[in-house]
Formats: sequence, C-alpha cells, structure tokens
Amino acid sequence: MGSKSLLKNVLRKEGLRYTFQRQAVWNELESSADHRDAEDIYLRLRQKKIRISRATVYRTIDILVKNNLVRKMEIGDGRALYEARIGNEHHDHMICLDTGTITEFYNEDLEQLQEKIVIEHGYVLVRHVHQLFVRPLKK
Amino acid sequence: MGSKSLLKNVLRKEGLRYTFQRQAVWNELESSADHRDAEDIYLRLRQKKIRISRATVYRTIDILVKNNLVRKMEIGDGRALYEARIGNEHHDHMICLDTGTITEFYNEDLEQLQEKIVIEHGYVLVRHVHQLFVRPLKK
DNA sequence: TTTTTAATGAGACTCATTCTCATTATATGT
DNA sequence: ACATATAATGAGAATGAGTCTCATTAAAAA
Repeated sequence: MGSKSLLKNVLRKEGLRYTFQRQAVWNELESSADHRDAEDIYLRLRQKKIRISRATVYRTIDILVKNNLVRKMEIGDGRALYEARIGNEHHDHMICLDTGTITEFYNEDLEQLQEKIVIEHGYVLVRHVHQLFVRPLKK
Repeated sequence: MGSKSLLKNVLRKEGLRYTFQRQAVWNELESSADHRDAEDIYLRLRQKKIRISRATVYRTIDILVKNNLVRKMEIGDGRALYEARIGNEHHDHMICLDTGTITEFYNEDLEQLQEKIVIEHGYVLVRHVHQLFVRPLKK
C-alpha cells in the first residue's frame, strides 16, 4: 500500500503511466532484500503468471534506478544486480570470493573520507562504487 | 628489456609459451599509462602491422591480469579498461560524469580503513573496487 | 465512451567477450 | 640442428546482457 503509492508518486512525478507490469517489477524487488539480476526478476514474474517481457523489466528497472527506488551494482561478470532501497540506508558490499556471499557494510568515516578526497580534487561526489573482494579469515 | 624478461618470467611460471603476440600486447599496455580497452589495443596493434587477433588480445590480457602485470577496471558501460601496473602503485579512480576524465587517487587512511572493516567481518581483503563518480565543483 | 498517446511484447539487433577448431609455431628431446 | 609433441593462434561463429523497433494494447484525458 505505502509502496504502491510510492511507485505511483514516482511515475506521476516523471509523467509516466502506472501499469501493472511496473507495479509487478517493483513488488518483486521490494519484497526481498536480495541482490537480484534482471533475468531472475523476469523469470520469477513469468513463473507467477504475470504477463511481462524482458524489455519491460529492463525499462522499469531503469526508471526505478533513476528515481532511487532501486540500487544497481555491477558485479564484474557482465551482469548487474539490483536491490530495493526501501528501509535500506546506504551501504557498500563485501563479496566473498570463496562462497559468493554478499555482506553489506557501512562506515561513516569511510563516507566522509571519500567526500573529502573528491573535494580536494575540485569535484563533488555524485555516487560511488565500493566493493571489497574478500576471503574467509582462517586461523 | 627488463619488461621483456618480466613477461617471460610470468609465462614461465605459468607454464605458458613466449610468443610475439603476447609480447606485443604487453608492450602496448606497458608503453602508455592510459586506461585502454581491448578493442583499442587490438586496433593499435593491427595498425602497427602486428599480426594478432582479438581472441589473442583478450586471452593475453587475462594472463596479464591474473599475474598482476595489468589491472582491470569495469567502467559500467559494458567495457573493461586496462592499465599496466608497472611503476604504478595502487590507486583508485575518480570518474567525472561531465567529461569522462579519469583521475587516479590514493589515500592511505582509506586503504587501512578498508582492511579494518573487512577483518571485523571475519575476512581478509583480496582486492577492491573503489570508484568515485563526480562532477566539477562549481563556485 | 471515445480519443490520444504512452506502454508493452516479441523478437531483431548490438556489442563486448568467449568459444571452436583447423592451422601454425614454440620448445623439448634426440 | 631437426623432428615431434602440443600449446597458441586466427577467423569467425556463438554467447549473453541489454537495447531497439514497431505493430498492438491499454492508460487516462476529454
């Protein structure tokens, strides 16, 4: 409900129409905290008997990303993963090379340091990508 | 010369043969400090009348990346850019959204903070991706 | 309701990268 | 040196994520 009007507001603000396909994509992303790729969302919706095409999934995700409802992360294997931003403050990712496990982290000092570095170079920070590729610490 | 034996050593260590195509790719990357993509390297080599195929360029780059002679960075538009690591300490990148200018930066505090965060989560840091997307600071 | 115009779907297309496999070249053993 | 075994290469086909086209469908304005 709240999320329904959230999407509606975004679409209205952008002068776009509210369709059940757009709602379905948003529901799908919003209903799990996972990092999912476009194909995965497409297949799950089809599985749920929702009539939608790949093109619409991609087009809708673009709208959601542009309006900060969804965050995009490129994992380096050619795919992009998406996660809803709902009740989900900013964080970065730690990716385990052994298991593929993705751990979210947030560190205020890190955030401030980035801002500082950028300003020293005469820029303002718009967004950043910060991924730590790790392995389990063995004793 | 020094870089010739550098490559030879890497290939020997990996049990791979030394070929002029592999040398050519390494020369190309090593001779400029730029961030280049595979197609760019391929075209430049062909232009220099060196007989090589795209497949070999990609295959060679993989070897160089795996052996830390070259660093790979994904810029988010589907391509990957490469830069030689020679005489080139670790650094991260600041990418200007207005001009596409890539500025390298390095900050020791940042590096240490990353290590600390990772260890707190029970991991060791293997590598990281840190890109700051920025815009010029207007007065 | 009717009308206008945006959104959708199916599949063609793009573009970076990877794969295949017949041919070529390296390096090892003699 | 020379033959031989086998790794590397090249040409182009294949892949795969994502984008585009355009005829059809459906919002929502009137």
